[in-house]
Amino acid sequence: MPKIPDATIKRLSLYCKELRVLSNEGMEVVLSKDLANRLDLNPTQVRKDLSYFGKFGRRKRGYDVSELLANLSEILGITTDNKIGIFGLGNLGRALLNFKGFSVRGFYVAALFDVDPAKIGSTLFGKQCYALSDAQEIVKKEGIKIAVLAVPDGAAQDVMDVILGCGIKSILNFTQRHVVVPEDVMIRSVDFTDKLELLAYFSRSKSNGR
Amino acid sequence: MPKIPDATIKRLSLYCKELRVLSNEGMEVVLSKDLANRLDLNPTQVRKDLSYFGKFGRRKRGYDVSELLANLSEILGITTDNKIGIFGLGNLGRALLNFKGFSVRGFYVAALFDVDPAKIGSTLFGKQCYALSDAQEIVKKEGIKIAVLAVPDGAAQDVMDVILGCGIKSILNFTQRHVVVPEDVMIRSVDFTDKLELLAYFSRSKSNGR
DNA sequence: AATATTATGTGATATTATTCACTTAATTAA
DNA sequence: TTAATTAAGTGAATAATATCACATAATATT
Ligand SMILES: NC(=O)c1ccc[n+]([C@@H]2O[C@H](COP(=O)([O-])OP(=O)(O)OC[C@H]3O[C@@H](n4cnc5c(N)ncnc54)[C@H](O)[C@@H]3O)[C@@H](O)[C@H]2O)c1
Ligand SMILES: NC(=O)c1ccc[n+]([C@@H]2O[C@H](COP(=O)([O-])OP(=O)(O)OC[C@H]3O[C@@H](n4cnc5c(N)ncnc54)[C@H](O)[C@@H]3O)[C@@H](O)[C@H]2O)c1
Repeated sequence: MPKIPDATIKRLSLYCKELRVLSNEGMEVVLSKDLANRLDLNPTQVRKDLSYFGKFGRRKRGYDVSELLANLSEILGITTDNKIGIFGLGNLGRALLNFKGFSVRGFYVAALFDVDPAKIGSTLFGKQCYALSDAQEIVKKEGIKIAVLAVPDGAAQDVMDVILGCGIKSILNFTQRHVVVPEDVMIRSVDFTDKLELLAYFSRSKSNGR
Repeated sequence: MPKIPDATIKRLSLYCKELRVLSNEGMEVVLSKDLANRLDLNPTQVRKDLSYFGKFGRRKRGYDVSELLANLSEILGITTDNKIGIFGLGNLGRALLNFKGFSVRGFYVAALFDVDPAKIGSTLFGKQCYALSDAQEIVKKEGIKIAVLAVPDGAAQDVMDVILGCGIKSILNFTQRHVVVPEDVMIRSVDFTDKLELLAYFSRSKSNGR
């Protein structure tokens, strides 16, 4: 099997997202050209990306939207519910809790964790909030595989260590800190400020990108 | 001047972020090797990236943290206050409003825009909220250069058009929709679900990445 | 003061990603 | 039924990015 480029994997979820929109719009078939246009990509890129995983299209016709979406979802592992735990229920954590986009894509918030006594033991938007000390037990019980880190920057590494102690190997980090994790753990950081800086840079240099 | 790689620009804000942490930790000097380690990059990469903009280091000594931070901030255009307007003050918009990370990096939320009559005219966390129809006037008056789009997905393109009508050319998009913009406008989309899907993919394929 | 050491800066090289140019299969029209 | 057309699929070429290997300069050591 030829090694699949990282860049390709990153685009798969982009394709999924657009296919969901197309599906909502009632489109049954899409051409690589159209999909590419909607995402500002090259049509060849779309076809090449897909070709790493199989032949999903029909010549002279295009790709069946729901079929391709199902295939890509399968590839990305978002067919079965992926359970996530949110660590830190401040402004951001609570906004995430309300975010409808998770369930649409097969993610389920299974438990919340915080240090604030006012939150521990209570139910926030229908989800139970636990103390950090209970994390190991709850994570195992609920089968949580992904952690969302939304605690204050200063607590990032400490809470990260608790998460690692639970055996979780996939982390989505919202803090502004770079946290240290072992080799076999995958961490992705979300940082809009980076993007804002980019916007500032480009708006100054009159250059353009995407 | 040799063309600066896009990938390099993207890493500049990463360097800034880590330099701020180092600065807080009281470090005065940092080696390309250490900076690279902390960000899971190759030391040569760090040096090469910086070399596009000048010679900031001292051989046998390393880089002066605050000096390099100042230089990179200058390059990224985050020395002068960049004024941003937030469009959509729901769960996410309000969380962003509370986010301290913006001001740290020279971004200032100058105005808020929504369609909800309950919000229009009121003050949210010290910031004035306006109707969309007032956007053009306020954007001009306040000198807003960057828009944050945090309205429901269905309203994304409509509100985008209002933003474009205000003459704003830099947009940070939080909606799950791909919005269409002219050539000379730069839009960056934030999507954690993409990253979650990646995490799900990698945790399944036992592979690892960053 | 001379020599060894260390870390930056950078041209050359290797790797990775994207696009081109073409082949193939399916469909439509003649 | 045959020819023309269209769009997927893909090896090869090109472009972009990352790494290597080393020259250079600053500091430390003898
Ligand atoms: N608000 C935003 O829009 C936003 C945007 C980007 C990034 N962030 C980042 O997300 C993180 C959280 O931001 P926020 O605005 O939600 O902060 P916040 O202060 O509103 O909330 C932090 C929450 O974490 C809890 N907490 C503190 N220490 C903890 C610990 N050791 N273990 C578990 N929980 C703990 C607190 O009780 C609180 O509920 C920060 O790192 C921030 O930089 C926030
Ligand atoms: N909540 C999250 O953590 C989260 C995370 C990622 C992405 N998002 C995305 O961000 C967007 C907003 O999410 P949310 O949870 O804040 O939604 P929300 O429903 O809580 O808030 C939406 C806000 O936009 C306002 N609004 C509606 N139509 C408008 C219009 N035409 N012009 C201006 N304002 C308008 C509403 O009055 C409301 O204040 C959505 O696209 C969502 O998918 C949210």
